[in-house]
Amino acid sequence: MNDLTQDIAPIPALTMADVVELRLREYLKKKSFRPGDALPKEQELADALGVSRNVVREALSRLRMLGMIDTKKKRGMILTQPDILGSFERVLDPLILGQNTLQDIFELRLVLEMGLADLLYVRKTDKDIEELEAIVNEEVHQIQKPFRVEHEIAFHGKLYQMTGNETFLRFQSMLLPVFEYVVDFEIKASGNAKVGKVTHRDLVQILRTGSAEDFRQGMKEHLSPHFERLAKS
Amino acid sequence: MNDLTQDIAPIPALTMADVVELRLREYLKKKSFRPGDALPKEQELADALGVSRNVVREALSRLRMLGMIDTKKKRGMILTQPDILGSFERVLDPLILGQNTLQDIFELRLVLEMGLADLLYVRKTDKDIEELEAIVNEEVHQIQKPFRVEHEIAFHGKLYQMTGNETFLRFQSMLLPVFEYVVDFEIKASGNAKVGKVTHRDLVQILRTGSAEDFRQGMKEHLSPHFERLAKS
DNA sequence: TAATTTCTTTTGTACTACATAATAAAGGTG
DNA sequence: CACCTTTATTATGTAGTACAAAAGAAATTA
Repeated sequence: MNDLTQDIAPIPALTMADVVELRLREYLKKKSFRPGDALPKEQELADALGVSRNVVREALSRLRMLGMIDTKKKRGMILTQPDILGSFERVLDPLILGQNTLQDIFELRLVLEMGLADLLYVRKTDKDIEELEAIVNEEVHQIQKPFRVEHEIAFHGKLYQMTGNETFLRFQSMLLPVFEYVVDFEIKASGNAKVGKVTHRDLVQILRTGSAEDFRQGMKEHLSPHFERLAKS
Repeated sequence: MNDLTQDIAPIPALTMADVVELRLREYLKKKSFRPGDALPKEQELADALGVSRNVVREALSRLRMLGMIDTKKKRGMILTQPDILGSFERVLDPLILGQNTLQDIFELRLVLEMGLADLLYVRKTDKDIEELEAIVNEEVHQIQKPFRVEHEIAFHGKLYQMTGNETFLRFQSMLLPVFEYVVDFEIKASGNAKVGKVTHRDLVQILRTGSAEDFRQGMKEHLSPHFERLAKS
């Protein structure tokens, strides 16, 4: 038996809440609503759409979760600037994601690490480098697993923070658990946890005296075990 | 008058739907639910939580939007693998995002482009390069704005597709509108649309004969106007 | 005029009722 | 006995009503 889902379009099976959510989005777009603007009240929306207030509320609940609207008791609802990563965060759980997706995210973080250099060199300050060095000095005597991971997070997190890009920083911190999960998985499979020849300390030294290109080469070497695994598969 | 919101925590003002959503998440985690597992029925959840079915449905509606659960008429609800980018897509609208966030996303895409090379060189095939060349040949005679953008999307989109990373491809395609928006904005401000010296055709040539490092240098040059703007700000 | 109290309005929550679809069970037919 | 058809059964989807609560708006009073 062939897999029909490949050929035949999956049944939409849209509920009213789905439709209303879509319609509301269209409405907001069409009317060029901007953050701060007030929306019609729930009952008006329900009447206009010809559905129960219940359904409208389910749709609004979704938009509220995304941070797109904010509602106050009497004033009604106003559009707000959504938190673009908030919803992402809710869903990024290694335990419920499929192996393919986990691998994709793993690779995505590798790409981020490799692409980081140029932005980093535009924004980094001496103060940043000092703080980074402090982090490196902390990790010297810690080699056990939980501490190692903690410092890994501290070090790379600091790098992202140095780019001055708040979204970027948050994004990578959300990717990290998945990254660690995949790494753990691969370590269990292959037996040992290899580490690149370039250490965190080396990277700091490059940041001080080297170019963005040098830094990227160093990072590539630092991450080389991961890239080698990619090449093999 | 000082900005109090900096110092004083914003009022939570959680609704029951917010709380139920949280509790459901905790419940799923604690019970180690995996995709495919069936959830209790709405009424049972409502009774257990001591709220109305209405509230439970609002929370479930959110999870359903995120693709975390799927519900069928009699069978009940089952956990599913969420579409991690689906919710992201809903929120990524240049018109409702703040200037800071737009800039952050712009930079994020620059980082992706610069980090792309290594993954690309692991996965690229001759067939891919031929297809990429076909795209480049298409664009030769088109210089007007809408066509230029279209080819820009086609070319860079193909690069991401060549990485074999589906999530990565979708992700960048979602970032693109924001990227274009910011670029347009900056062009209007600075007057003219500069382009790097390295063209798409050059990049294809590098893909054929050069190293990942060569490709990255080419990409840096290709994107150089953007990086120069970053440096100036 | 300013402070206080009383509407008024809109969201938040609860409850009931019924339609609908999909499964399970029962029943009939060869 | 197996297979098909029909009939419950059950959980979700939708509608509608009712009321509490919060927060402005309006009215009242000092």
